[in-house]
Amino acid sequence: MKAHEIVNKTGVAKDTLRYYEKLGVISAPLRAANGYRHYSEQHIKELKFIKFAQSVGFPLGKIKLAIPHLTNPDPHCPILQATIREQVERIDQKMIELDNAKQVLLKWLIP
Amino acid sequence: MKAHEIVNKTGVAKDTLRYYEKLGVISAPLRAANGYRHYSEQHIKELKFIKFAQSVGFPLGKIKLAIPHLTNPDPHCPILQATIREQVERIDQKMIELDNAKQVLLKWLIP
DNA sequence: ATAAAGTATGGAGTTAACTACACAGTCAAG
DNA sequence: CTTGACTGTGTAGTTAACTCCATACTTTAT
Repeated sequence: MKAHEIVNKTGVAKDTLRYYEKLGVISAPLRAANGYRHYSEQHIKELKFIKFAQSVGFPLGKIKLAIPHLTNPDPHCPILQATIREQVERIDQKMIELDNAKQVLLKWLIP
Repeated sequence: MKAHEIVNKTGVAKDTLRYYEKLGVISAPLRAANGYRHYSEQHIKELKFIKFAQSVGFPLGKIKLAIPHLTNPDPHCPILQATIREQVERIDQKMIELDNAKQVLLKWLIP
């Protein structure tokens, strides 16, 4: 699968793919004789996982560490569970902060 | 009031003051003959306002626009009210996103 | 055969809000 | 009077996650 195909299939931009590759977030694609990248279904899985993980607030650094476990994901993996718990806590904390800010703003709002 | 005094009184770092001044977020302080900045009580008010506004999620760009109205704040000012309303909406939207993310994460969490 | 489209590369630019650095002039204390 | 603290300037680095650019090579279409 060449660059434009995986771009179409995943909606991830060409430059972003290169950026992920450079960071080591996705595995480096094989190269054809002319140097062109060839992406596999595995890359689609990885990119979908990245999008999901980003949507729940994980930074690429964390995602990079998680991707190697994708091939054989174990829901009971303690590291995975701890990571999820951490992220839920971060979300809870952020929601508290946002709610505090909202309450302050509402006091200034004339109904 | 010289730099170190306003730093002590507000907790805003020297470099940050210069940064705000460059951005035009705070008014430029008067200068002594030797070039040293002299801050006024007005600057303390501005910096306190900046801290408050940042704590409720406003970016410096928005804060910059609001500061000129600080001298004579009118709670009924329609622009102020609209700005607050916008910010409350942004907060609500962000909270919905965070809650969605949290629900997804909780499904993966083993109790 | 030639032009257009696709791909590759290294590197720089973007955004926000600082933070740090190198170097120079000024001021206060011993 | 000299040492150290304070202040000034311009410039560059930081973080995250891209995004864009110039240039060059390859492939595809006419």
